[in-house]
Amino acid sequence: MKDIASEIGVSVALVSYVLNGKKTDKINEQTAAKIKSLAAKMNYSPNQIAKSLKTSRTYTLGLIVADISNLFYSSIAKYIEQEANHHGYHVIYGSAYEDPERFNSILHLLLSRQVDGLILAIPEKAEGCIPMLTALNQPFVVIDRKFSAYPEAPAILLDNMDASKSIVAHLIENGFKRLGAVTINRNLVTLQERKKGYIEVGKSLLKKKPFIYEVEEEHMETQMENVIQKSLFQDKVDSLCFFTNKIAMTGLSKIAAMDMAVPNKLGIVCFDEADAYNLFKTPVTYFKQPLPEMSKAAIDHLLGQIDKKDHSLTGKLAEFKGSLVIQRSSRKS
Amino acid sequence: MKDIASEIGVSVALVSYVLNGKKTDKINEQTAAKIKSLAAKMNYSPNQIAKSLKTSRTYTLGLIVADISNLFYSSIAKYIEQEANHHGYHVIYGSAYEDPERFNSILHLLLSRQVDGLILAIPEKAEGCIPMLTALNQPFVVIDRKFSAYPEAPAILLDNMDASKSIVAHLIENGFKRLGAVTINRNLVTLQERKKGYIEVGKSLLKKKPFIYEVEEEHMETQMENVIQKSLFQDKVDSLCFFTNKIAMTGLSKIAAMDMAVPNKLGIVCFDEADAYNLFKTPVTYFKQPLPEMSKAAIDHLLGQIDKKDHSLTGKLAEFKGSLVIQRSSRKS
DNA sequence: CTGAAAGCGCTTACAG
DNA sequence: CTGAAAGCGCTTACAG
Repeated sequence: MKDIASEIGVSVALVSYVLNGKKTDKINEQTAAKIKSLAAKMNYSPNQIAKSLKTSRTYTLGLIVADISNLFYSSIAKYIEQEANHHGYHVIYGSAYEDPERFNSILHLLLSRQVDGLILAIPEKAEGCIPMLTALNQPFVVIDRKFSAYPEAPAILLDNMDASKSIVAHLIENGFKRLGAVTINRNLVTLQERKKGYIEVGKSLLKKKPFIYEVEEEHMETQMENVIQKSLFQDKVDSLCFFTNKIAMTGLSKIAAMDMAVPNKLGIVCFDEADAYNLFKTPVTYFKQPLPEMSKAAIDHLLGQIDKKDHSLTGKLAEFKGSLVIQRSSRKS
Repeated sequence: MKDIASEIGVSVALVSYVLNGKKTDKINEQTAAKIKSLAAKMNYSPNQIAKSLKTSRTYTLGLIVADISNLFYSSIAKYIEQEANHHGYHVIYGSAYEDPERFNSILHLLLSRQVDGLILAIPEKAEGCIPMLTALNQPFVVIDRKFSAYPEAPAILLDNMDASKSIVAHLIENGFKRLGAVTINRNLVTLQERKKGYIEVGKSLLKKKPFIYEVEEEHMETQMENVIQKSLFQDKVDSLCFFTNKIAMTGLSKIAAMDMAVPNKLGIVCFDEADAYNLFKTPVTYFKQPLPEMSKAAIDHLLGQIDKKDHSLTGKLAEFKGSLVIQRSSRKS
């Protein structure tokens, strides 16, 4: 900028005005044109660091997911990025792998990079960041999680109870009577509600509590093997629901390996969309979260906070209804 | 920082020294202790924006992939992020979707954010960035691509010829005689070499040119249908290789839907690892790229450039050997 | 052992 | 219509 100014013989300030389109009505057109063309010729691009220091706006959003190589989060990341770009923002990602320490370290990094807003999938035991961010007056929105200790925190997530209910209803309609579901060893409210919904509707419609199996994320491969054996041959379930995409991938690969008749011997439903579900011998029914709408809502909410510094917006907890995509794995015929 | 300084009654400079651990030998220990504890109490975290402006180091790397929701790239992103973190760097991502304009826009964004280094999967027609970055003296490394016009650009990629060759050799060993492969309509050198290797070895070992099919990325679903029909019933191939993960997902879902005997009627091999391959009725053989090693090499190379401003490092084109993970889809018995 | 001062590359209220 | 000047929050060579 200094180079441009001295080359043309004007002040740095004037260059700044021209390049930012300010006060255009009061600037000599020819001077402006000269400045613009020189800037283009020099391939000038403003130093955002300096700009941000002055304006304290970085037009960058921070996103912390559980695991970027997990399809659910990489899809969300994609939609969030698109939506953010659309509003002139960019996104920095990080993966916390459900580890509170790792989460906090990324959070501090993003904060020190002065992101304008934060989108967070907060792991268990890291929810302390909620009052902290509120105290700092830092715009943020939680995705895919909620914490009963902080009902006022803005959160965007699936109506998980509703999701489970519609899955169970669908299975029962299709003649399944002994329901099983597989979840993981995390106390996330999201998972608890999927479980609660499953049990509730199962009980009320079948007079029988569904079997719920829990595997540890760290030993999913081996434990899944046992769960499937137990559910099929001991509990004699006639259907299995996998509560996350990752659980589903592990479970389905085991079932694929044992040549089980799906859906006749075993009905299957999964959470979240994945191309992989169509590689399974019978295409798999899944519950689809409306990721584009959820991403849009997250960004809108965040930009609302940023622009208006309007904290009346916080406290809005948005639960989205998803939809069941019915394929052959859960349709007896 | 100002607050800390005035609270304790020292200069801002001193606070800076203490907090950055500079000149520790010459600073009064008690003063230092006071500063540190107050900083901790105030939850002070330095403004990286200001720091970067002064030091012109952001400790941030920029990564542009083709599509972050594509498993291959999200895995690479994960490893790159891990490796970068390990060296005290962080990573900003962007997806260009093979669109040169989108690529350039993200590139400029990252540049204006003053990233210290760049890791780029450059789309076709965007390779002009190579001389531009070189002229700017901007550290960068290309991944998963190379451009014959710029042989001197540092690039990390698979030895694609070698990969194809070992796939073909494996298929022939297992009794397959009429080979087919599916690729997409991109002129990427990477894909061309996979093709070249396939044809070359096919010809030399079988005295017969393999069938190569091309689908357009935008119409993959419908065209794949035709390709598979044609290959099976007209060209009568006895094996099919899918040249990328995305092509594989589409192709496998079609094959899954038509109840084809794999591997007896049709052998299958894919490029790149995916959990999904284990959902297929017979687990799918795939060629695995050594992503952790490649990511490490990319970061090491980049940090080398950044630290030493050592341009003798450029011009190193590293081709990595992958390995074939043999499963039942390509093993007749 | 500590501080005053310049400067990183911008923006913007103010004065002319 | 244009410029001089202050300042964003840091760092660091220099002087004391």
